[in-house]
Amino acid sequence: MEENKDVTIYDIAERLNLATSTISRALKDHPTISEKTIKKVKKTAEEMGYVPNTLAAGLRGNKTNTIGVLIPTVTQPFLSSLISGIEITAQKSGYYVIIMQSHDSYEEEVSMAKSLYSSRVSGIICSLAMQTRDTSHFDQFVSNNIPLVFVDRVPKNFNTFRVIIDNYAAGYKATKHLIDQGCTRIAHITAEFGNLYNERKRGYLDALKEYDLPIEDELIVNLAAVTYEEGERASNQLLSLANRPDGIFSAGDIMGVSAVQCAKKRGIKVPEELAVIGFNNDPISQIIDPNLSTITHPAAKMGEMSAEIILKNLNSLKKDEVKEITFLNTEVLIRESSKRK
Amino acid sequence: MEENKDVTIYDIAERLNLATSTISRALKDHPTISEKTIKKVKKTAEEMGYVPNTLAAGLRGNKTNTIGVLIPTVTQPFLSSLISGIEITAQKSGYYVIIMQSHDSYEEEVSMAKSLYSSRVSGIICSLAMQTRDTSHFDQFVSNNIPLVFVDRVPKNFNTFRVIIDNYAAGYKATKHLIDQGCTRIAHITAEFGNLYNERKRGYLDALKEYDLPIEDELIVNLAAVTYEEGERASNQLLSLANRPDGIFSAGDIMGVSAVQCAKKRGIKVPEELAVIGFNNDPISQIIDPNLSTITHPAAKMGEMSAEIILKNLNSLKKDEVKEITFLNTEVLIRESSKRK
DNA sequence: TTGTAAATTACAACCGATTGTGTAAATTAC
DNA sequence: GTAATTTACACAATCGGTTGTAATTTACAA
Repeated sequence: MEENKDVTIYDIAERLNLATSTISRALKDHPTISEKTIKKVKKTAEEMGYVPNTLAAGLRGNKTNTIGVLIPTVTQPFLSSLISGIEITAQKSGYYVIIMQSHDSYEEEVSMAKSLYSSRVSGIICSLAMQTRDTSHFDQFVSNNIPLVFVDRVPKNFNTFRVIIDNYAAGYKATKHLIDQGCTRIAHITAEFGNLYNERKRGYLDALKEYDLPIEDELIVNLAAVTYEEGERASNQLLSLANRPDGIFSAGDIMGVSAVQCAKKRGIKVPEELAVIGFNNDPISQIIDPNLSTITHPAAKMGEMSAEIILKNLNSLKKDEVKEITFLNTEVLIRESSKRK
Repeated sequence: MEENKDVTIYDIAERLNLATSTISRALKDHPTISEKTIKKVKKTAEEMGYVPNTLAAGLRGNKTNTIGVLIPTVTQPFLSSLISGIEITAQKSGYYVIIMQSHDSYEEEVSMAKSLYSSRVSGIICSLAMQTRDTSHFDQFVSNNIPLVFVDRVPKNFNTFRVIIDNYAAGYKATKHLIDQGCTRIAHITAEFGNLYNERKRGYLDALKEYDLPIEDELIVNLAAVTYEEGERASNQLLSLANRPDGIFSAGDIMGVSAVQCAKKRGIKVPEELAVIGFNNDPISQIIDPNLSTITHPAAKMGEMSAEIILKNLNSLKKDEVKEITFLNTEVLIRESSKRK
C-alpha cells in the first residue's frame, strides 16, 4: 500500500537540481531569485502537487499566521457575527482563525489561553467569560509581544487593545429614548456580572436622575444568566408589581423579547402601556411582534477592527506601550415596541 | 530589553542534567521513566514556565490535534450550533478546532481546503458551499488518510463519512402534517440549489401524490438565496395567487417566518386560513407570533457525531474502506402556525 | 582580456519536540 | 560472584521550511 508521502521542497530541489533554499525563496518571489527560476520552480511545484507545510514554517519562524479567538460561545448572534468579521478580515491577509469557546467558564478560559499560546498564535482576540475576574492568564501574550485584543467584554485594569462600545452612553440613550416617549416609571433588566452590564445600568440610572424619575430597587432585576427563561422570570416579576413600570430597558434583546411576550400574555399593550427597548439588535428583535426597539451593536465591525489591530501590530508591538481603546458607535433603533409618538 | 525567550525542553534538560528525550518522555508519563524523575521534571517545567510548542510536536509527528471545520458561514443558527457541538466534543479529547468560512463560494472553499491541508489538520469536517459542484479539492484528504466528514450539505458521489438527516423523510413528514391539518392546496418555498433542498422537495411531492393533492408549478417557488427578503418575495408571490394556497411548507425557518408575517400583513389568518411549517427550528421560529411549526434539525448533535467520527478514525483509516453514513432523527415540531385541530 | 560589481544559487545551521536504538547501572537469579 | 535481566536514561536522527552567509557565475566596463 503506497502511502502518499507529501511532496516537500527537497523533492522539488532534487528534481530541478537546485538547493532547497532556492526553492523556498522562489516560491515566495524572493527578489534574489531570477524570474526564470521562479517560474520553473512554481511550475514544477504545481506539477508535483506540492503543498507547503505550515507547521515547519511556523516552527522555524515562531509564528503561524493564525489568530486565536477565545469567546464564551459561538451560538450567540452577536458573537457569531463578531467571528465572521474577524475571519473575513484575517482571511484577506492570509491569516487563519482558530476558535475556542470558554462557555463562560474561568477555568476553561485559562486552559484555552494556554492552548492558544502553546500553538503559537500570531495574535489573540478575546471576549471574557462571565466568570473571569483575574486575567493573569493573558500576561504571557503581553510579555511575549503577541498582540492581544479584548472585545466587548473587556477587563478593566489591563493594558491591552480594547474594542468596545460605550455601554454607558448606550444605556443612557436607551433610557432617554423611553423617557422621550413619555415613560415615567422605567424598569431595567440586566445581568449581575461584568462591567459591561454595570455601565449600561449606570447610563440608565443617570438618565433617570437627570429627569427626576424614580429609581427603585424593585424596578431593577439582576439575572444570573442571559437566557429567555430568566428574562421571562424577570418580566413576570416586573409586570406583577403593584406599581407596574410603563417602560422596560433590557440590557439584552433576549430579555427584551421575553418582556414583550410576557406583556402580550398579560394583555398589557406594547408600546401603549409598556414601552420596551432591548440591546444588540439580534435577529429575533425584528421578528417579534411588535418589533423590538433596540441598541445596535456593531458586531461584525468590531470583529474587523479587532483583526485589523492584530494585523497592524504583528511586528511592531512593544511591551510597555500604551494600547489604545477603540470605541464604536451604537445607535438607538426605534421600532414598534417603544414608538408611542 | 529582555526578550522573553520561550522555555524549551532543552532548558529543562540542562537545568536537571538530563537528556531532552527524558524530559519529553517524563512530561507525558512514559513508562520507561521513573516516578522520581517524572515528578522532578514536571515540577521544574512548572517552575520554569514551560509551555510545549505544538508546532514542533506537530511537525515531528505530522499531526496536529486540530480539526478543521469548513462551512459556509458561522452566523446561521444551525451552523453555529454545529460548530458548538464539534468544538465541545473535540475539546474533550484535547483537540482544537480551526474554522473557515467559505461564504458559499466554490473558489473560497477550494482555497480553504488547501489551507487546512497545509496546516496539517488531523481531520476535517465540511458542509459544502452552495456553489460547489465538484469536490475534487477534498481528494487530498482521502488519499492521505485524513478523516473527512461531510455534514448536512454533503456531496452525492464521494466515498466519505456523512452525517445527515433524512431530508426526504423530513419533507414528507412536514407536508403530511399540513395535510393532516386539513390543507388541500400546499405550496413549497425552497432554494434552487443543492441536493438537500431537492430531497425535501421530493418528500413534499410524494406526500402530495399520495394524497392526490394538486402539484402545480405556481405553488413551488425556488429562491436564489435563503434570506428573509427572498422569503418575503416568495410569500407575497404565493399569497397573491388567484387560487391561493392554504398551506405552506418552507424549506427553512427564515422563509417560514416571512410567510407568516406576509400573511399577517395581508390579513390572512394563520393557521386558520394558512397553515405554515418551516424547517430547522431556528430561534426565530419560537419568537414569531404565532409560533412557527417546524422540523427539528439536530445541529449540535450532528456536530458531536461528526467530531466523534473524526476522533474514532484518526489512526485506523483505510483509503478504500466504505465510509458509513450517519442519519440523525428529525421531528415535526407542531406549534401554533399550523395547529388547526 | 582582465577586473569588479551584480546577480544567482548553494551550504548548513536552526526552530523544538519525538522516538528508535544503544548503553550503563541496578537488580535478580543461580 | 558472575551471568542474565531489567531499569533508567542518553544519543542522535528526524520532521520541512527558513535564512544568514559564502560561493559561484554572469555581466559589463576598462
